[in-house]
Amino acid sequence: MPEYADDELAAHLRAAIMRLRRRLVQETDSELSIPAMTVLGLLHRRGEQTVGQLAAAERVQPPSMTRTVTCLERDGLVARRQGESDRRQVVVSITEDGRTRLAADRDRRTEWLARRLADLTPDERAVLDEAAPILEGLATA
Amino acid sequence: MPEYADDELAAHLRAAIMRLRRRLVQETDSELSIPAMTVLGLLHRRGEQTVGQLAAAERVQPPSMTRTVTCLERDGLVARRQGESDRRQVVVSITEDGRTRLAADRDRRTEWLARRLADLTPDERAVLDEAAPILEGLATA
DNA sequence: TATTGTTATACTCTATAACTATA
DNA sequence: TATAGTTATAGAGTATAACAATA
Repeated sequence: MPEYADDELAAHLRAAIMRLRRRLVQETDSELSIPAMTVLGLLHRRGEQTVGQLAAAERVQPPSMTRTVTCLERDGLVARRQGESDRRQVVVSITEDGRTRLAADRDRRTEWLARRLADLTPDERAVLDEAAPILEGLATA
Repeated sequence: MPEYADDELAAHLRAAIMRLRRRLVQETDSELSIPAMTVLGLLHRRGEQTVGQLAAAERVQPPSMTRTVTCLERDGLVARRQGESDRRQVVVSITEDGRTRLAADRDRRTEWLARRLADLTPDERAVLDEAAPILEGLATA
């Protein structure tokens, strides 16, 4: 039987997301901000992307992405170059330093959550394993 | 078979939480801020609480909760009063206006998510129904 | 003219530090 | 002294508006 009435699932899920997000931010010990880390991850998985593509993928406005990319470039973790076919575009790529930092940081950043997950029962972990791609789908629908 | 390797579940879950939270903030059309709405919900469910209890429940520092409560009081949605046994404490309670606003806002605020949930298959909804309390547990563990 | 990205500016939520008042 | 809450201040992440360069 379902845990919540239909109307309540959305409310409870929303509350859980908000609290868990704050917890993830608080418990994280990393030199990389969350947006920076996320962009590095995107570039690692998808290869080089324009600022516009990155902004769309993360659903932020272009100025927010410009800011994140500027920080990453200053730290030598990504490189900017002018688009070839369309010279208005700015193509962003991850550097070797970026990949190194990504790997190191990914571990630290997910450590708290990974420990919490390890405390769950196998059944609970299985539920979250199924839930993760569904949540991801909700975010990008 | 699991969707993700052990190490990857935490990383994917974290990314999904971050994106979904931003989406929830963006798609929300409401007069109440998210912290304000959450505090009203707490007072509704638990009855009156001290500022310290509210801060602990939401895992924010006392000054952050003071700020939220001050906004809510200015709008007449909660009332403050001095604690009886310990006069350093401030007891916060929800007003009738607060309950009315909470009900109206809860619908608006969860509307986007509720619509998204309605688009899922029954199986997917069932997974999230099981996942919600587990996520809540992670946030407060 | 329309679009890509940047700069300038402001807002929201959060935190830490210092303070007030009670205990 | 120690604790509950507030005030003052700062920082991170986001947005909108105005601008530059290119299509």
